[in-house]
Amino acid sequence: MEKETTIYDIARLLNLSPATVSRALNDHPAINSNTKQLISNKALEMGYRSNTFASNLRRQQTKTIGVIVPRLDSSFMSTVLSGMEKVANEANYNLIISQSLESSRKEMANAKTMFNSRVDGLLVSLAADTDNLEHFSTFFRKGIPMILFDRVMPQKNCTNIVIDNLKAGYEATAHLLGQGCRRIMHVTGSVKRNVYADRLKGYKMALLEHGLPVEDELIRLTDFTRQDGLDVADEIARMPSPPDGLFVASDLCAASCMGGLRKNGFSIPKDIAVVGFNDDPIAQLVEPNLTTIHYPGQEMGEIAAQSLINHLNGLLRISTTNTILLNYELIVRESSRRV
Amino acid sequence: MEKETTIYDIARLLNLSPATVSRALNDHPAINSNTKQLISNKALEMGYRSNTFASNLRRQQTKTIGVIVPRLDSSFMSTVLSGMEKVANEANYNLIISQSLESSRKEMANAKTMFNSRVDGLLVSLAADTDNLEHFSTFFRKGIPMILFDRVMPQKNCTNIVIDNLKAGYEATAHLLGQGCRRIMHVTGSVKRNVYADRLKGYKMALLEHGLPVEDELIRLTDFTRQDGLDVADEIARMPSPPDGLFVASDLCAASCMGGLRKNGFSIPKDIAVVGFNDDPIAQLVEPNLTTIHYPGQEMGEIAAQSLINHLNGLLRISTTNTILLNYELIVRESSRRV
DNA sequence: TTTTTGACTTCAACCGATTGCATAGAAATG
DNA sequence: CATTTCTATGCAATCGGTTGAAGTCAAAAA
Repeated sequence: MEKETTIYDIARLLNLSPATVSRALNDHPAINSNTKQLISNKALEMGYRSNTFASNLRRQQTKTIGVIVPRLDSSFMSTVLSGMEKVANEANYNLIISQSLESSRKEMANAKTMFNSRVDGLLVSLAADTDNLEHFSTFFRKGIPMILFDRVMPQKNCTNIVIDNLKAGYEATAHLLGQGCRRIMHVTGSVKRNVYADRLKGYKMALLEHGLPVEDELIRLTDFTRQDGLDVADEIARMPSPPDGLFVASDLCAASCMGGLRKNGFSIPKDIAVVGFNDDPIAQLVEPNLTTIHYPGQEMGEIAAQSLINHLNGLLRISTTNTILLNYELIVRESSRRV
Repeated sequence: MEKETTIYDIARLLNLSPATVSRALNDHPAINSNTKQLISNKALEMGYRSNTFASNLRRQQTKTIGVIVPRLDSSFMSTVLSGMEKVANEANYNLIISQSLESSRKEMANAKTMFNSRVDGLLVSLAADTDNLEHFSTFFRKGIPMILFDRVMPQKNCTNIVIDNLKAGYEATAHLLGQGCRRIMHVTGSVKRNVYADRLKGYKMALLEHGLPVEDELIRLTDFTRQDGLDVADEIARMPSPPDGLFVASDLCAASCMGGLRKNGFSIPKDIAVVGFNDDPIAQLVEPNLTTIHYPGQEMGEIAAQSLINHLNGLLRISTTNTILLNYELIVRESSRRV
């Protein structure tokens, strides 16, 4: 196990001071360019690598961004993370990623860990049952910037990155109405979360606008598990007047529900037209292909990370831009095409 | 923005030396338990948090594990990462995650970044076109432990964590044979990768054992994209004597291929029985449900991380255990059930 | 020739925690 | 009472890079 080269080693060999070496390596303007060349050559030759810890200790920054997400093992989230990783990597930041597993308590623990590892900033998508941001107050007090994405909550000095879920919910529902559906069921998640609450609002708005009643019986709160999808299908099969349209705020659940419906003898989209949400790969793999809202995961990740980094570099004050809205797209496939 | 409390602050307030405070906070046996109590109370009261950088600088360790995976946005990989995150988190390690996007070149760049951020150890699943471990030699030279998982390559002093892909490939094929299939096609990925090469071997072995010929025409090398699946389906449809069994080494691709086959008028499993690999959520969402090999992702992640951490703590020398084999399970569902 | 200026470099004090070695004081032993 | 043995704590160096202030030296200006 060889020992590390330090700027002291380089300095000694070149008869210079460590200070000069440090400045040269950081491309400080006060250093002669010949000296810089000399030093960086030597550094390369000796396999020098900067000690981040010494540097961070002195500079009082960590070059680390904390990410807290509900789950890692979802197609959407891994796309988002993929985008964040790309941007962070390019900007020389590290990502510390942790999952709350949809539990507010775990989210608090994660926040604490992040705080202790002194992240420069935070990117968070909230757990299902989080109903306040109290556990992030330590960050606010210390002036550590935080950006919420997807599962957000209004908060002073804290940018939200989202799509217009209300409008998307509205469009999804309106599309079903446009296909001739007149009795549309909506399967949603925890309405504590903006994403589901807004989609629900959009759903209601579309109904009202078309002069249709909003029936509680047609709104189901679930956890979007596979089983939930099957249960909903069974329920539908038992209903005296089953819906002719189904808007599920998650592709995975929509897919399992379609399976259940088919087992119960429903034909899709003839008997019941289905729309999902997210445009997970699954949407194009199930039969019939699932109509859904395309959600720009990669882009959301990139923008979240980039905004935070810009803020950290003083290029953009987060507090001024308070909400970034990304575009979504309704993608119509066979599961809802009737005309 | 308040300033941080340090052990010096605590020491001053309690009329003790920083050394004592440091030892107390680390539960050093030489410190009187009353003193410890006193100090930890004060630390809590003052909102003290240890400065990892100072500590790491002094201790010469980073408490960081580097993870390089082909892609983040796959269901299997996010399950693996989820397991790693859990274990690392509990052991107070941080994860730096990066993706090679299946490119050997990007993998090299990632390795370099990891090296520069001085990870204590490395968890790697190789890119599709990586054919040697030269780019990790810097780690080997420095004695930084590395564990390969899933996409592995034999290497001295480097534990591999895998399932027995050969046996799994054999079983998948044997299962199809058991269902009466006599002409089985195999769709695989880059045979540079052990996982695909071994499954292919298992496939061949099963055929030979049942006295069936191995026909090149029935072996397809793909990238497992959705389009690849559709292409294979079209090809099958054009074949004069199409296969009656299909073993695809990826669920996603198997699913899209099933869709393509159905469009081409094939009935599954009657005309052609299908087996996938991985037990992605998709397997239970497509119609008919996909027979597949259940791959213990979460467990693989946990074991990989735990082994590395054990090694780092000196609890277990990696070099002694060279391969860890995890159990897989053939899960029979409708896509292949004929009897 | 003397002074000023500017371009580089160096000095030395940090950043905060850790740890081998020394030591004070108390308790035990002779 | 003197000496040894512990226990608990302190001293001071160390990890490696950064940075404000001070110094050097040669060229330019007075």
